[in-house]
Amino acid sequence: MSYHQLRESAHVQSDADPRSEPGASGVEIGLNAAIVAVADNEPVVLIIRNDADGAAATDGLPFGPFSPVQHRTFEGGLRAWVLRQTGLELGYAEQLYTFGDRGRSAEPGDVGPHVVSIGYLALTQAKPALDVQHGAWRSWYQYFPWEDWRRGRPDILESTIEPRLREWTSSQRVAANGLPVSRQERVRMCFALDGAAWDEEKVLERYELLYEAGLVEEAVRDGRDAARQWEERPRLGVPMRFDHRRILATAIGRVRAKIKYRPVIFELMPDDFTLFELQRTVEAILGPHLHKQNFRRLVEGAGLVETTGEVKMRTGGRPAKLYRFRREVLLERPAPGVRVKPGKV
Amino acid sequence: MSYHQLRESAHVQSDADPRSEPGASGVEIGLNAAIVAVADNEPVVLIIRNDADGAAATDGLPFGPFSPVQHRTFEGGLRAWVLRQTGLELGYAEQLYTFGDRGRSAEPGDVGPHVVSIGYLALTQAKPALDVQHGAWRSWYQYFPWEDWRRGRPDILESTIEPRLREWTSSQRVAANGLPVSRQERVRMCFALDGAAWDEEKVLERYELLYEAGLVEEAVRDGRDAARQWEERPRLGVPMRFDHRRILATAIGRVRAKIKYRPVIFELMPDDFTLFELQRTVEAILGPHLHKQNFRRLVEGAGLVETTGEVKMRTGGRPAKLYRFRREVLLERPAPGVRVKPGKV
DNA sequence: CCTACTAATGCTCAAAATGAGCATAGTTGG
DNA sequence: CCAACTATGCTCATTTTGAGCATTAGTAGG
Repeated sequence: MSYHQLRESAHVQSDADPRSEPGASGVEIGLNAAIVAVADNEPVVLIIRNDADGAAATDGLPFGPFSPVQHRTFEGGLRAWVLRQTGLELGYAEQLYTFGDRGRSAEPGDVGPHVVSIGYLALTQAKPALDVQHGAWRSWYQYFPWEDWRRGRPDILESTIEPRLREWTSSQRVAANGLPVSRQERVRMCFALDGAAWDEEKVLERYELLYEAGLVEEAVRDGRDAARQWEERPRLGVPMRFDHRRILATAIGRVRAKIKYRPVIFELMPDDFTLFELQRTVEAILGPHLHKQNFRRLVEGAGLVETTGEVKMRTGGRPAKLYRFRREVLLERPAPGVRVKPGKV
Repeated sequence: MSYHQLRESAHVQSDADPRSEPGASGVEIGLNAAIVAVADNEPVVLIIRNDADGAAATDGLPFGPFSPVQHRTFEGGLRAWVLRQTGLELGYAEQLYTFGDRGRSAEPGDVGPHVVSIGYLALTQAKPALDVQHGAWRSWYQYFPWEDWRRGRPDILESTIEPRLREWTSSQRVAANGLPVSRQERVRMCFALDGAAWDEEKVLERYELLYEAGLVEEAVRDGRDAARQWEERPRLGVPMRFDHRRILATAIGRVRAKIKYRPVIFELMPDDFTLFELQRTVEAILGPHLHKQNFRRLVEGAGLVETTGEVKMRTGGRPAKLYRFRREVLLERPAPGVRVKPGKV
């Protein structure tokens, strides 16, 4: 008995045959990859520039269709076309989220086939030369400048984002008892206003808030914000095609969360590295500066690394010991990761 | 310009038009829900029994097709058909994972339409009476008896699972240098052999290991293990339809992880509760016993709850204060949760 | 060669969080 | 009224953090 037949016999499941509902079938599956690396202490993501169009050039993530006939698994399909398109052999890859909201196409009333996109996160070492035609590594902070706290609180928050958001929140009626959380509270939490703490993992929540407030270009493009008419609309970060910036936001949030409880940071490192290089990489991902001595204590104490015996000269000071990732740690501890908290320099 | 047209113009993306590959289109999307509650200190999940077939009755999760025409979002579609099928208004729901492996249909060589299923986790309060025809709340430990550590290490581990797994690992060549992690190491980690610590979040990993080892009925059914012929094949947990047990395993792992950093446990509680009832609920989810006084200190100290002023009598001892969830905590702390570690009773 | 400078590395210390257990307080059932 | 039983309060040793001082070993410039 096939899946199909089984489904029919399970009449409890659904009071309408899916195939009789228009559009229930015929959905296309697209795979999107946020391929992340760290180059020169800058977190970068592989971007495909769609400049075949000329004027309408926009940045986007690599994507490809999923063909269930050719590939048994999503991940298999993903690896195959990423290799074909970019020459990159993906190491670590994990599924992020499946995006299916109507409106993905940016065209209201679009009647084309519905596309469901499955976002993936891949981590790799930075390969400077890439044999992809229109692709390039670009810092992810180009798309999310407000997420870069490595040189302290980004100016864009105070200069642009906060005033605009306060304006947006104040346009909501005050006594919103029915709502679970008011605009004001959401803004306060996400953007750490009024003394609240900045949570570097809430990347997606912040992006979606800016989208709702009509402060990112995608919101205007998608027609969410057609009513408003601010003369000088600030351009908050570089926009991306479709909902790729949302996928990237999900990816950043996921990496930031994950390095704290899984040793995925080493996917981004060369085989040998100094502890300070490791720290710089973690900081590139997370944002804030870490306390150097404590970082070292943490990483060594958790048994994540071992010395190679070599040292790296020309550090600008005393030579630094080289370390390598201890893969065995995966067998020793249930959840090894870089459990860091921001500290003084 | 529609998504479709854009995709064509982005010829970099794909060197083959997806529509020319057979099967690239026409995929069906199914939504699966693991709807979880806690009733009488037992974690339960809403099960649909497919007994229209008669003999081939099997437990399954509620599922329904996703129609992009009727519903704008997956979650909207999910809530709609869950309400129709079960009369249940879902509160908390989150996407788990999208499963698309071929072989879902359990029929090798099946040429029916490919089905991609998006798993969801929903948390709700236990509602004893449910107006669903063939549905029922069943303890999730029926499907995963080895996950129930509330009365110490489950016997089934020592009596059945460990010997079978050791047999399975020993059938692998020893010097497996090429492999990232050997069978033996994976088994040791997942099932806490030889003194390794039990990680209650690795529910999915354990299930998949048992599947690979051919120790769960689904593996036999799917033809993964056709070669083997053990006379007395142990039945490890109650099997489920399709890959629903995998989805449920994902759900359990997710809840177990999530209650530690988000206050989702309160989705499972009535409005007012005693701290010990809260503790029992956490224990039902996580497995091991917690230290009562420290649990209380943790929950109160984190500001997760506040007293209602009422007390609950007839506890069998001193009356217990009633508490309620402090929703404001969401606005105060970035990641409030029940950060528990197992302790003595 | 000597000195200044820069990082890497080693070590200390107070504060906070954690794990465990003892002690006391109210009810319920005889 | 006593015994049993659970709720709740509190203490204490141990670990884990957060922060900073001190020392070491190179490089660059005279």
